[in-house]
Amino acid sequence: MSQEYTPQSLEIALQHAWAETGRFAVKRDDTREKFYCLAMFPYPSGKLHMGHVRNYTIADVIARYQRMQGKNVLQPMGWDAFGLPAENAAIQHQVPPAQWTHQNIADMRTQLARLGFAYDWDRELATCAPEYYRWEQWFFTQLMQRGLAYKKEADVNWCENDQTVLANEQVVDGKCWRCDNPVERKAINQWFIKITAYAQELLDDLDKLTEWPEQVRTMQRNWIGRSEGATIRFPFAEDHIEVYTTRPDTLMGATYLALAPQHPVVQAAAAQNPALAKFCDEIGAIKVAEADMATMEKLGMDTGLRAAHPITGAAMPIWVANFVLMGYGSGAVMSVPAHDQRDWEFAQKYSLPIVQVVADVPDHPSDLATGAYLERGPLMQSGAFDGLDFDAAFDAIVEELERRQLGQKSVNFRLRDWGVSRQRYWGAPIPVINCKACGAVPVPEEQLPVILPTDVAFEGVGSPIKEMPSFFDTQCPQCGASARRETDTFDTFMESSWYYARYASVHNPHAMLDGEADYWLEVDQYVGGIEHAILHLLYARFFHKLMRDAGLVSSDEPFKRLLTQGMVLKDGAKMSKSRGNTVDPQALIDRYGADTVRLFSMFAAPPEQSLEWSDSGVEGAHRFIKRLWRLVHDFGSAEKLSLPTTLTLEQKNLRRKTHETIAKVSDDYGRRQTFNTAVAAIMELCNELGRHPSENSTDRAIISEGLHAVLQMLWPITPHITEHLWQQLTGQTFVESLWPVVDDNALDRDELEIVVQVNGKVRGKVMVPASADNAAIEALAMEQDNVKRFLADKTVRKVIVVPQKLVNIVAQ
RNA sequence: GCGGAAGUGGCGAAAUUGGUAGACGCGCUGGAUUUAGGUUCCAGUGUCUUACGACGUGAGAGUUCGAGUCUCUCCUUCCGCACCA
Repeated sequence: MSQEYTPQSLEIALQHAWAETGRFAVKRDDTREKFYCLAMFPYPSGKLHMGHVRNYTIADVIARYQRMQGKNVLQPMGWDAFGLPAENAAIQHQVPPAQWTHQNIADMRTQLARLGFAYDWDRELATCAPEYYRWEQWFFTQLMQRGLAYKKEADVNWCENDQTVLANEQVVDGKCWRCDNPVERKAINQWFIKITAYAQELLDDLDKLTEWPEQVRTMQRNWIGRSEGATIRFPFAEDHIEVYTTRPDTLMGATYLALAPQHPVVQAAAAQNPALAKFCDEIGAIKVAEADMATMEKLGMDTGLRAAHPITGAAMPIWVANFVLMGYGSGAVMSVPAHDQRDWEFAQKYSLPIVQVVADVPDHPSDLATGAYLERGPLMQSGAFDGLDFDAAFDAIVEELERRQLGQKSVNFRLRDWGVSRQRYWGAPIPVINCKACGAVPVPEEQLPVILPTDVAFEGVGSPIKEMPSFFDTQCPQCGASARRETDTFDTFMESSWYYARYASVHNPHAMLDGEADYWLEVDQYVGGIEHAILHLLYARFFHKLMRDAGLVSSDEPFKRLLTQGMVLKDGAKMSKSRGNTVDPQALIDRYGADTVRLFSMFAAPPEQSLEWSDSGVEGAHRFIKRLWRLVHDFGSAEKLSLPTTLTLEQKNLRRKTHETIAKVSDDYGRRQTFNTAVAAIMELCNELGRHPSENSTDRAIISEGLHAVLQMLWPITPHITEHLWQQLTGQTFVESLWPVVDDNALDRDELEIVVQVNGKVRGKVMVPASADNAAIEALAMEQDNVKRFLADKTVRKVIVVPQKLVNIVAQ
């Protein structure tokens, strides 16, 4: 028997054994409950960092814990393999993106394997593989046919010098990252998916996600941004200008209209008015950080045009204003300066009339000299609507507008349709053929996948497939005329929006998903960073509903329970290459072994909180593991577990500790997901097991019981050493589907320690028989010397007894 | 500006339902083992106080027999959104 703890050889041997026996490969099994545990798959940057280690350890602990509950647990792993870094690397190192990516995947797979995660590697997928993205392309053509994908012009960042589109992160201080040329906005045709058609359902279903952090749900709610109001049409020339407002009750106080510079009415006017055109260009060109936009000075210009008030018919000046957003509502607002702060500032600046139409409410006087009056109150100066309160005024005015066919109630969302076109190379080609006669035609199923050429010369300026006739020259599938293939690729969020489902049917070459997906979904536990709270998690929820409506899955939501893990910090700042405060997990594994690294990352902080890196903390985790090693080795092998009916007090206490710990750790793993406190409790138990004398067979039986439980409870966190020690202790191979069971009899106590307080301050402790009633406990408490001392010159007014816990004597 | 979360020893943290604040670990102090360093083991470790004891969970109030926990006001930090009509 080896006495030396050598994590390297021990761990690698076990990992090989797991791989060879396919220990963690799973298939459908209707006799057991299924559990699908998933961590957000990584971008294959080439090197594992501590954030990955933490993320994947948390998920692995949950997966292994569920295996010990006897469930059929799926835990897959894959690669979010498309994206910009591969293009950057291609330029820097003169290596094609595909090659660079595949090398990184190979490297990271090795690193993950060395951490001993219980993955079903048979289901590994990479999103850059044609077998994967062909289904994404196929699904997109389905969306086109269902009218859920459409094309429209949208702005991109354009570098005139490089003649290329830039991703947001390639724009540095408004300039191109490569040539420092100022970046322009340029409108080009791009593909959109109608997420807005699902806005209401995406909002409503957040209420079903009771096992998601409230913070994430709130963020999504705000992002979707539902508001209720009215659409109002202001007659203008032969037509109308449409506005959206949440305050139709203030309609009679509207004194002018404000339009976005991109609004068609403004654009038409600017064509005839050079001064207006110049002004629009100026305010359109200012591109500042969005945070500064809110505080930016309000600028505007009178277009000279006039619309009519929908009720009074009064002439309404039409202004162009820099704070009106073309992308929200209709790009035009009715301005009510008395009751909207922005309109008030604008009216002040340009001397536009301010008309109060909401009367003051008690305790909230208006002061239109200093700002707008935002309260909801009874109307004034509103003709027939005077005196109506907010709700009545809202309804009456909307009704009047409906009668005149100039408006109606409406709901607006902040959420916009999802632009999925990227003018980049390293992504899934958008499966569309543009024909002069037939327009945008989806690539027929039998021609899929549209394969991204990977043997490309990459010069870094623009996407190589845009210069590759062999890729884009093709025939129209409808009319057969020569046509041009779309050369844009999909946003990489497309791939990550459905990968969780594909793991279930990963080997099926004939369908995107099959019955296996419905067996495994929904994901029971999803683990990932909070930085994905909005985009990835919202897109995946949306995609799931799209797949449901295509009959591919039957559930409404993809992720049942969500755990968002905190960042890994060092010296109080997030670990990052640019800060130079990273810690290389591989170096730690080489020095201490994977179990130590896993144990530290679970012990140092609860999973949702940020984790402060500590070298000495890692040492501490390693010390504990070595102590455990010695504890088991010093004990030797287990005797038969037969306990006599009577135990000494110490023996009873130790047994109770074992079973209390099992109960606590079960709760910590399963319900609370506070793995740090689970580890603390196991450490306490180990301390007591180590202190307990082992003088006779009863002692040994009790210690043995405790050691068995410790190894089983630690297995999810430190699977290697525990499997190894289990063999030492029992002579058997580790049985993973047996979580230790609490013996309620072991929890019984003959005596309880009760805290005695006088006026809320602890003055003593008293041992009482477990059967003692409140009166008996009170009497025992009163007899305490220290209690007597504090009651000497006082009269007892009241005694409060909290069963099992404390007595508080209130005295004066 | 709006929304959310958090503030506890020298440090990471614990206290789950309003009931002994500081479990567990790190660090530190003293001791044992060791030629020495390291390792390992034992004891101690919130502050003040000789002691009895008093004080102590960002600040201040409140509710309660009893508050880290509940309520109100304020301060600080972090996160998200940001002219959304």
